[in-house]
Amino acid sequence: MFIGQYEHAIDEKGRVAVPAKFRKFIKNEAVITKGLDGCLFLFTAEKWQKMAQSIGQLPVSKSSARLYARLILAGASDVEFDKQGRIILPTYLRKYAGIKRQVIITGLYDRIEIWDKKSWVKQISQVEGEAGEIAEDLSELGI
Amino acid sequence: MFIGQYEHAIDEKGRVAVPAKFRKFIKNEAVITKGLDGCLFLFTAEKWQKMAQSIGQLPVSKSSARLYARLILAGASDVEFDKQGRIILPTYLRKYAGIKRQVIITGLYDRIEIWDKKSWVKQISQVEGEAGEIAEDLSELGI
DNA sequence: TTTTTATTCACCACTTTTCCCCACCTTGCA
DNA sequence: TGCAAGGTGGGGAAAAGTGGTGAATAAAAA
Repeated sequence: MFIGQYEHAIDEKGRVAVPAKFRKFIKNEAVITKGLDGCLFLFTAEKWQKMAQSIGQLPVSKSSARLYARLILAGASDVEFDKQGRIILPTYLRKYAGIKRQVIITGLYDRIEIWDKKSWVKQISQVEGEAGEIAEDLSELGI
Repeated sequence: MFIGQYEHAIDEKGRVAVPAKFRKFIKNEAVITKGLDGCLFLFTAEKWQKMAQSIGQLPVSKSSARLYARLILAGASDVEFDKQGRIILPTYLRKYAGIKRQVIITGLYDRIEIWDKKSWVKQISQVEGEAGEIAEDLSELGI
């Protein structure tokens, strides 16, 4: 599915090109929403369907479930692609992710994450330092 | 499977030839990603499939799972071979591994490692010096 | 209700990058 | 010494990404 990372520019109208390799797996319908760690999540329509359902079924009594639902569900917006394969990022989402001009678009198997370049660099440089420990952790999972 | 060591050159377009002996085991699809100790890992599509799936299925709600996914999945790129048996190394991976011009390509049974020549030399000379201690360490693993 | 202004959307055009193909060079082997 | 296979380099066509213009729609003001 979605793997790899791409750097694209966003224009004044809030348009970003989704990498062609990702577009192949999306049939013209997708949903974008607030993500975790300061990025945006982009899902295919099918995946979104499942997610929304399972989030909706979380117990209302649990406060963390309510918060999570508000973040993901209330922050969502469905997007369409123009002829050039671009989507428009709503202003409130750009603000949420602190997106200025250069964005990093990454594939994480069944979701796409959209980052402001600075946040991404910060995030990934932190992780790369711990790569060894992460690998050892992973070996416990039988990978 | 993959064994042996080869030295190849990378051109301005980021292309490297994969040794013919390795290519025999890969049916035109492979995945390259960030490795450990500053090298890159190249896996066959089948091997990768298993790894990616188990990472992709980790819960999104767990922060360490998100970090793993970003390192491994977003750091990956699927590669195809051109008629000459070359693959293109994405810029971000070249940067990660500090790859300049001469690269060392080594086979490690079920994965291939790609090193910048300097890093390789450094790595190997270190290993040779500490071979005894490393062997001691390994004995704990029952080897 | 009409006019003006602003915003959105579809389309077009340019630039850059990627991909594909061909040709050459080197090495190893017959 | 000739041939074949593997590796390296480059040029041209196609695709991907970026920026902009104008029409259509909606909103605001007169």
